[in-house]
Amino acid sequence: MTAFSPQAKPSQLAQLPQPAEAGGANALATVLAHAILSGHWASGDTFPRELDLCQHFAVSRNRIRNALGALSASGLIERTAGRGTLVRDIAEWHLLDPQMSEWMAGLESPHPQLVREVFAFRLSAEPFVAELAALAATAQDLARIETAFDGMCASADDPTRREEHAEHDVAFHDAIYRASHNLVWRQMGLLLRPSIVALIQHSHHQADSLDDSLARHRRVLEAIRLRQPDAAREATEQVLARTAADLGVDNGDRRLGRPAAFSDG
Amino acid sequence: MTAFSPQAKPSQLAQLPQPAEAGGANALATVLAHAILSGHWASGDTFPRELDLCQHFAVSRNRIRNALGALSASGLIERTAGRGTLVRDIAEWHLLDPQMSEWMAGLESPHPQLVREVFAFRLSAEPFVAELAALAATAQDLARIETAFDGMCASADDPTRREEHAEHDVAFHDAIYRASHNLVWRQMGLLLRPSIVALIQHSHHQADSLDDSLARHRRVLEAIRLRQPDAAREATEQVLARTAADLGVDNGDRRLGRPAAFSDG
DNA sequence: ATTGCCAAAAATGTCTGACATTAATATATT
DNA sequence: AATATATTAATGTCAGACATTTTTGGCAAT
Repeated sequence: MTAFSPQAKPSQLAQLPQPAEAGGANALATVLAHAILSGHWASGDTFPRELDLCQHFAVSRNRIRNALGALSASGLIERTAGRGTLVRDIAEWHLLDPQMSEWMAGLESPHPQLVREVFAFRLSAEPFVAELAALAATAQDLARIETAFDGMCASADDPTRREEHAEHDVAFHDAIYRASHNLVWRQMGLLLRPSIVALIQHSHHQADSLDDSLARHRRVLEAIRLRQPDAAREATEQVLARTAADLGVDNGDRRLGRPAAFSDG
Repeated sequence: MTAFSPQAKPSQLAQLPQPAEAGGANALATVLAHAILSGHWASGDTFPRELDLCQHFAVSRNRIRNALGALSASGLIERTAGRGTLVRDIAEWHLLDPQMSEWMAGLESPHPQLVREVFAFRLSAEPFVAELAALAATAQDLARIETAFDGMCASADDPTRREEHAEHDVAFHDAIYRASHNLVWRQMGLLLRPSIVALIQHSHHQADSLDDSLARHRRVLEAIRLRQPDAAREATEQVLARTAADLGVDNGDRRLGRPAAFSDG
């Protein structure tokens, strides 16, 4: 597990794709983050040196350092002068950093453990958040939830509008986190984008499955409108149960199944 | 609320203290973050320009840009070429970023709304996490919790060891988040450091108060050991109720009191 | 042979100065 | 007066040198 290959294999660097032309805010960081999130480096491996990255991407050291700084801020890597750059263990990653959510959502084949962990979290937390929302939602919150729901309905029939449907789905759940009227819970709403996107990519919705999903979402909306916390919790559990089924996650226990063993310092 | 003073007043810059000599990883960023967290700038205000900061701190533009990059990554500011640097609204801050927790914990007089929000979150979430811990805790987790508890007991009598006591207190609750065996919940354990530190600084523990607090913590520990989720939840509610009392937060509702109005786009 | 010290190498961190790019503003032109 | 254009002011990027830290290797002393 320790330094059998102290230097990163150059092949790993060569495999990195060039960032897209019109890549967002920091396309370089996105490419590097995706590589780490996909598991191209094991925890403890040394990351390529700045100068090698400069050469590979044909950019200045400055931009490389910016990108590496972003990775470092999200806990993906650890840099120390003189030693180099190490890839950190998944347990050290800042999963709650919005930047991380963005990177995860843009990933074609997300880290399987990560999807499980995030979904396990939703499974345990979101029914509770729905309770809070039912207690605290204002008319404005309700309007937001309803708008998202209408969007889901409108884009449900057309199979070519799956991405749009996913966006409304994210907006629906995010609006619920937001309706909890607590800044911390609200931040957590950003977490669910990756898990919903993964759902869309993996499961091919059948028509009846979609109808059922919409019906369950509607029940959540109604419960929150009527200020019925218990009903909101139960309805949310139903929504997540269907999502779990679609994702192929076995929902053993009522909420958080006994966790699979994972690296634990 | 808009650009009445489009340029930041120079006085605000002049008030910034010089970073400590042996300041941690990025002392500059810490100074600037503390200034924002303390509310020296309203949301939407323009932050000092890079060159002014260079002059004030007598460092190169490079380091200033590094510090500003850190603030930007945490959502405290927003930078756009040509326009300048704007201070973002508190609702945009990445409260779950570990970096933010560190900054908040180091703050002498933390943002009052922030303390309330974080504590409201704990009040709603932590009993639930204790349930999860009771279901999933391993022997190792239990050892960690117990070690922290012993440390709290050992440093309870001596009023000169308040900081040490606070550290064990943080470790106790963090160990519980960790025992949930979910990476997301575990990350959230980092959130409580600021709220506990604030508690230590504000409330002057009396002896009987401390004994009572320890007894409540012990009940949590025992419930988790015996795998009694309901008891763990109740015991944690008791711990937090005492903390709420010590902090002077009114714990109106059972968990999340109806929130005070706050800026909500 | 093991230990201790010292010098070289290798990596990241910092400084400096110039230029590029973007956004707002002022100025000219129709 | 409205539009187009130049100016300005800010952040973003490049390039090269130097500083600092960590590791590594060699050499000497025990």
